[in-house]
Amino acid sequence: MREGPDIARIASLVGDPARANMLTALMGGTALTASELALEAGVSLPTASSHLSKLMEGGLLTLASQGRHRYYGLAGPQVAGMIEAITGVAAAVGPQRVRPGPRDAAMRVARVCYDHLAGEQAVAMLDRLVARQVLLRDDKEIRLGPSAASHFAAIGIDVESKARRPVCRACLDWSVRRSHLAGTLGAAILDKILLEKWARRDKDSRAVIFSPMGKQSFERVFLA
Amino acid sequence: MREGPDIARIASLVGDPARANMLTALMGGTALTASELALEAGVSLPTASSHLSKLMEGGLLTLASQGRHRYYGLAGPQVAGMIEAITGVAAAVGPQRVRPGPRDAAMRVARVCYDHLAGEQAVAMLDRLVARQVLLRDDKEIRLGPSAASHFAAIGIDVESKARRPVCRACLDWSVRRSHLAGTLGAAILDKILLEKWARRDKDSRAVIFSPMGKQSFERVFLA
DNA sequence: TCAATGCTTCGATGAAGGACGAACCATGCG
DNA sequence: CGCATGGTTCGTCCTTCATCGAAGCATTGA
Repeated sequence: MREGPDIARIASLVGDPARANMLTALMGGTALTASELALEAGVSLPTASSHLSKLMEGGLLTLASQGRHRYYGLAGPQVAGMIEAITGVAAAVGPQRVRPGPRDAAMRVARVCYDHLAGEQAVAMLDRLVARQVLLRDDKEIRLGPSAASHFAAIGIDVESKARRPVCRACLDWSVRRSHLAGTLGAAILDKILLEKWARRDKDSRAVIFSPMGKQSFERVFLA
Repeated sequence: MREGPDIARIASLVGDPARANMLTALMGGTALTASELALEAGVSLPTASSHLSKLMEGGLLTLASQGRHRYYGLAGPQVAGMIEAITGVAAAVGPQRVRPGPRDAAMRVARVCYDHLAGEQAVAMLDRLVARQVLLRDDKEIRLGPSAASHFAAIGIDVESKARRPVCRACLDWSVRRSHLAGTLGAAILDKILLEKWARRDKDSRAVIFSPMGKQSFERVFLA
């Protein structure tokens, strides 16, 4: 008999299909209302409400009340990382999907993971940044290299973080099975990509779709 | 309604307390038998067997059959990473540990782990045996040192093992979070402790309670 | 070949919890 | 106000699944 952090409690929260769908939907990074989440999960409103209160009690969600709307969002990057890790295992062992539809292909290329970019593009970007020693990766940790500040300043990103949250963090990519960049820097890069309109978010999935021009710009800046 | 990797299926596997305990026990990296895992999880053998087959079907475990023993281990680093991630969230979200009662205190000091001693005393013992080079520990493995045979013979323990089971094995201690000694040698030492009446087993827990005299003898022999 | 050990399967039981309809609060709007 | 809309709570039904004893299978040792 073991004691310690109650991992079964947390895992069982994710272990219900309705709740898992809700959490997956929230991986897009935007907070959603109870009705939207009920729709995503495919359950009635009372059922969704019950699930949401359980997720709240478990500390996996945050709640922002605005008027008569209640916006639920993931409690933080740590929770997002956990979902990503579980997704990775599920994808690896899962009953191989019938056939990857077009949306899935787009998801593999690039998608939003909470507040940063994930997918092949994101993994390639991190690889390149490490190869150029802008970032340094040892074991599981990622740190800024000596040239990082100037490098990112040149493209309009400030790597100084006032927040308590780490600037760099590795996040395991479920499609590529290798790490991509999370943390405030990862978030800032995604911001820039969307701000510059190099890519847009798909309306009803986590996919991030690059325009032909935007892809070139992204590759020039991050994959050169 | 979302589609994609079935994350609920994987999470619900971890979401049962018995299975979560088993997976946590396997995080030490060493494969364990069904009986050992049943003890760790605090369930009967049939129940454990049922859980194990579910974990196998879910792809979270690997199985190595050796004679009539079946060693279960984590399926890979990706699974271990997922457990880590869940543990991290659980620790961050639920710092409310149960208050340790008197029985728990005794359990922390010394308890039975399958067939050998665990707890602070056991961890201290292994540390001392390694410091004196009676045993050699490299990485995760423990081997007999050159003086081991004579050392243990002097206190009436034969380290020659006819069984296929390893003489020494590391077992991660949940209270101290460091390894203690398992294997046939660990079992033989526990046998001696109980045989010499240095300690007795608590009637309805795994705790092992040393008598004042017994504690002195134990420390003289193993912690000197 | 027989007995012991390790583990799995079967069958029955019981408890946990997910589902939804109806009723109930809260906010916003005319 | 009164009404519509977004959410939650309550009560009840019902499925799921964890649990264990007993029996069965497989391997090893004598």
